[in-house]
Amino acid sequence: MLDINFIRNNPEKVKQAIAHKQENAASVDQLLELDAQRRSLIHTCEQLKSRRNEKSKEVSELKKRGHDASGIIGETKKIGDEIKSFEEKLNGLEPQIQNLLLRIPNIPAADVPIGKDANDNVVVKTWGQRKTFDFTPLPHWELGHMLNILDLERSSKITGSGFILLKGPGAKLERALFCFMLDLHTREHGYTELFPPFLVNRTSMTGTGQLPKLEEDMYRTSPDDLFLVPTAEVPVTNIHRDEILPYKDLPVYYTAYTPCFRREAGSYGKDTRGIIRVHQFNKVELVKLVRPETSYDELESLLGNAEKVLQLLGLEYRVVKLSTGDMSFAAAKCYDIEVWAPGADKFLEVSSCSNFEDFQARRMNIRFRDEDGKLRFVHTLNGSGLALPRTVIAILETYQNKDGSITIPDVLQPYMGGIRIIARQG
RNA sequence: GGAGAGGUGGCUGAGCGGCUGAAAGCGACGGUUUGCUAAACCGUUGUAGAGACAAAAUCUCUACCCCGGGUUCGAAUCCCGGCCUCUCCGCCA
Repeated sequence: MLDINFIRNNPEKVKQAIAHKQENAASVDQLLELDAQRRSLIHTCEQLKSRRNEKSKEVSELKKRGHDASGIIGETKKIGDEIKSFEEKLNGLEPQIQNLLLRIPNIPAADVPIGKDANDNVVVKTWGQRKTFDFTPLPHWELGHMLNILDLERSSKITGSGFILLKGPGAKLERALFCFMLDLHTREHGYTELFPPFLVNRTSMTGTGQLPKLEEDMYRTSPDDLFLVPTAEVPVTNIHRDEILPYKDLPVYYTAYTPCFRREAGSYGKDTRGIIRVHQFNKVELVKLVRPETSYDELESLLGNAEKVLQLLGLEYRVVKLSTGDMSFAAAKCYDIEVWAPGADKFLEVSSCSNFEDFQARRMNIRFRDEDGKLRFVHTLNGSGLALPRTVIAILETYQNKDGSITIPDVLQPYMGGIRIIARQG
């Protein structure tokens, strides 16, 4: 959420941001019009209330001295009725304004490339060497099926398409990966490990910006109106909602493993093969709450923390700076990390590292007291570190051998209980 | 799921229709004293919104004692609904 004051003073900047982000956002003009109405109503209301307070005091004085106050009481009652009618108008207006405000996207940072969509993203880094094979590398869905570690037929039976059943060493690989990632981020990168709830309420979903815009894409439970988390970002960032953090506590670094649930409404028919796009997947998330002055440096180090996972796994990847058109609603700046999948023959997004500046913090009312004792909003950041299925894809496809077996990368071996190679069973 | 108790400022905790933005204590900050530390003493110590000012400083007003409604000239205080916390009982991984 942007500061209404900022919108008032910079309507053109906001409109430009909406255009650059290709957002179907709320109308700035309509918002400002309602905002003006609101302020004028508040003004009248407060003047009336001031009058009422004075009169009430008079009543009190009169009564104390044993005089009759019925005249003033009648008068004051009338003021009260007036106030009520203005307040009703105000109460009608405020949710409308709030709703519009929640539908205005964040402003892209100055160094974000302006563009229409993913085609205008800029590759800022590549890492690792393209693996060469003396045979044709297979896609992960064939490897998984052959090795009997990925059973998509049965998971469809259990739930439906887009859900995964991992078996034996496949399941162990999944567990090894998120354990490895959590250990890396807590031991080497200074993050505090958390294990948050997997269901969150509507307020939390609104705080991080999934609602109201993306309700279609979320799994919602009835009758409790709770949502399955689409990312650990939601429960973790909301930990400090409505809190004032001491200056000395910043920056705060959290990491958490959670499953993530996404309906992927609107992307039917995309990435249908294998486990590139699924409704439930595991992810280790990195979240930071920081001082505003440091947030762009913190974004770079967060990105580095996520990259480290791929470097240690020895997987080729590239870092892409997203253009305005491809960036999410709440982000001011965002890097994607894409890992190379030789079997699928393409780069797959495994992490999205974003700085939201104070956009989420304002929604969630997360503040800190700076050195001068003034209250300010923190800046929030997050990034995957990393999303698991696509990392698994890259591992299977990169480390496949001619006979279809998979060599486990060195850093994962301690987590694999002695398994060095996943080979065909029986 | 059943029964009860309760939610007040950074914290503890009083108030239970007007004199209360809220006692007292603790903490924090500033000062005096002190060779330093401690102690003692004095002072300060909420947030948000609207308006005034070109703007900052500042000033005025309004609101906020979990949230939302109601009663009343007037609500932290009374009534109703919700949320949350705690205790006891039942059930259960």
